Amino acid sequence: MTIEIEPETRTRNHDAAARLRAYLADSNLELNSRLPPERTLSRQLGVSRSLLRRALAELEAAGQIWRHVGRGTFIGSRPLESASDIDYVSSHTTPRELMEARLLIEPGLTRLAASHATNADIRELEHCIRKTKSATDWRIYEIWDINLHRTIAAAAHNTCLMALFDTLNAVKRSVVWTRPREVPLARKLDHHSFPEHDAIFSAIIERDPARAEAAMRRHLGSVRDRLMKVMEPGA
Amino acid sequence: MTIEIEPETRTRNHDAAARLRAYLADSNLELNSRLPPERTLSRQLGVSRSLLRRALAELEAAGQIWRHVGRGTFIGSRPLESASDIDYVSSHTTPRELMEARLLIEPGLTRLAASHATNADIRELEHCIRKTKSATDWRIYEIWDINLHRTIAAAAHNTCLMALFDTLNAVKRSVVWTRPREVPLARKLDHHSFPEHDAIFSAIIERDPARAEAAMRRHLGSVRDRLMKVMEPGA
DNA sequence: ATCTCGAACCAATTCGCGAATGGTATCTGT
DNA sequence: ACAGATACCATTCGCGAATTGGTTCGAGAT
Repeated sequence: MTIEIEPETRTRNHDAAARLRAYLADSNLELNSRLPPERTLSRQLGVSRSLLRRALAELEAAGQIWRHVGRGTFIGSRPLESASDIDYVSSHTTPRELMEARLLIEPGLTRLAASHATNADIRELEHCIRKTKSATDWRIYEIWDINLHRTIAAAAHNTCLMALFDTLNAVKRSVVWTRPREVPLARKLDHHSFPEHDAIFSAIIERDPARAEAAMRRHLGSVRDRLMKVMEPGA
Repeated sequence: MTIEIEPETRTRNHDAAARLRAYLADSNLELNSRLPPERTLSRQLGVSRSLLRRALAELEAAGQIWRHVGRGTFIGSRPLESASDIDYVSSHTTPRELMEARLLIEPGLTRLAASHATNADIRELEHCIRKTKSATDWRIYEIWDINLHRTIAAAAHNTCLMALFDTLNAVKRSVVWTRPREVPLARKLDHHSFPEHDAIFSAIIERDPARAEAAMRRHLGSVRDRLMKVMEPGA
């Protein structure tokens, strides 16, 4: 009875949430845009800050908005900050997963490289390949092998993909290479890779994207197979 | 002849470089430490700023120091900054490049999802798809569309790839969507995507990696085409 | 008793402005 | 022609004030 004739107090919190939703619907705000500060908004909507905050909390729980002290309240879901935390990712990534990721990224990257590589890129590639072949130390070889793969990625001329590749490389550097038993630390030079690198290189200079992609996929496949043979001799 | 009797003017620049090197040798500065501002240093060494700058330029070319406007001059080699700094990458990535990256990553991710998805993953996917279809506001639609793509990525069950996908998403959120003219801010719902999403979903639940990959590639291709039509109406 | 409102306060963040800094142009004198 | 001095520019840094979400407390209403 009395509940009907007192809309002010009855469902104030529902009312606040409703008004807030109405406001959000009216002002068609883009994703990630900031909405007015709580004090302002509470005045605009004629709702006390307490109730407004309760309504905002609901929306936040529903994942529609996110809030940060000193910054404001924003539309959408909270930007992830631990995603590109290399340490976390590395500690949760197995060599098996890493190779899976490389096999997903690098062949496509090589395809783009074959399309977009400049003459300067190609000179750089040739230099890296020459260095891998003249390396006498395994460590030197690895440095130039990494350089080669990175140069291929750079030749794709896509800033965004380059960033992804660098992230991948960072993970690769710090992944724990758990090995079942003692794997020789002084590994021997990887002669298998020479013809594979050559195949990739020639496909790039001949501007043959499909062949470049296939060559890289074959190369990474054999790298993975050799790696798996060392890591999991049984499997 | 005269050149011999005027040491002040003859090799002033050599002298400046020499004094600078002597200064650096004396004050044993750590790597990455900042040395005094040019104006101060020129007074300390009794060398004009012009010549000091020439000497500094030599050292910079030799990779001994690096300089940055407003920051100072530092010992060592310039720290690389293009590595996975979201802000930097976003400001150097065009929507065109972003779609190229998505087309490279997501189809392969979808292939893996079809192989590795659990029943829980599939329930989550179904939920996302239902939400996109029931969305009345494009903002809500966009949120669930992003959720859908992210759930597909998660279903691949590869921590490393998930990190890459999240990085890609972070770039996507903050890329500048420069549009040639007024693009409708209140975008309309993207009905084209419904059958495409369905095709991806059904390929995943039927554990058909190849078809899942193809469906995602087709989906992203059409998204890119629609985007390009808006961004570059001429091209 | 319970809830709401307003006010005050807290800690994190942003903003604004002046100073500092490397880079560049210009004029002067030799 | 070239060094020196000066002024100016664009970027960055430092610091204090203002802003903003989060929290507490007490008065007042129901």
